[in-house]
Amino acid sequence: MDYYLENTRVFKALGDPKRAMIVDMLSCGELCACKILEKFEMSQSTLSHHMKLLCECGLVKARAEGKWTYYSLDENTIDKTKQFFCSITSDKENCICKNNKNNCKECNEDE
Amino acid sequence: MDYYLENTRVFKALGDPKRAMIVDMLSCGELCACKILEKFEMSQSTLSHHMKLLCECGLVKARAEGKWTYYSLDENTIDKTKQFFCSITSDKENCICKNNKNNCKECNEDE
DNA sequence: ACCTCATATTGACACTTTTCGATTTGAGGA
DNA sequence: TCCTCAAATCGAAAAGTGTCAATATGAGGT
Repeated sequence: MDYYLENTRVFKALGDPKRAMIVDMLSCGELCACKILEKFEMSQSTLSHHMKLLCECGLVKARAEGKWTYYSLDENTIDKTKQFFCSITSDKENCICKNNKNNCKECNEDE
Repeated sequence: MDYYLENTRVFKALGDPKRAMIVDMLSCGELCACKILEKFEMSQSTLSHHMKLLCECGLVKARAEGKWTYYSLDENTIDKTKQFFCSITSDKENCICKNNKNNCKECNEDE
């Protein structure tokens, strides 16, 4: 159950369209909060709250530099989450994620 | 934005650990509601509510047969969601989902 | 026609989430 | 030291979610 709880936190974070858009923006590289804010009609405190959620689930990393905070995706969490998604949606006895019959890189790498 | 809204509905549904467990159970094959209920400490009405959410986002299909309702995963939605997840977490200018440099089946099939 | 069983719906409650404006923190420049 | 600016935190309001007991629906068997 803890296994599910930990992984579903990422899905919960991605369950909001605005947060999914933020992740999409970050997928092309690190951005500071103010650059993200420019793209949305949302108050600064609301964005800060969304970024906190994205960081807490492990999907996003924050890096402080002077007055600014730069955000970027955490590839490790992304890989883990892809694997989790593949796992819960694939047959366990004849699992495409285990017997290598498919060629999904994400499902097969890392343990 | 509608693009994000539609796809994030699936993540929202998977954002609950119990619903993720239900999906995991269904990945090994079709099950009727009573079989799912056996595995959880949850009232019948609560399960019914969770199944409704899973169906509404397209992840699960319901099939009525006599008194029973059988649930199964919708592979189409699963594929679409994997693709969406790959898309929002990959660099768009040099995207692993577009230039086929990786071998993720899910990312490359379907348009 | 009636009863039973599986499932869905309703209504209610506590809890969580989203959002904002206001305030605080903390770094850098004048 | 003081001001400014970026970001975080606080407090509050509104909306949404998870849960249950009770009730409704609807199929099959007697």
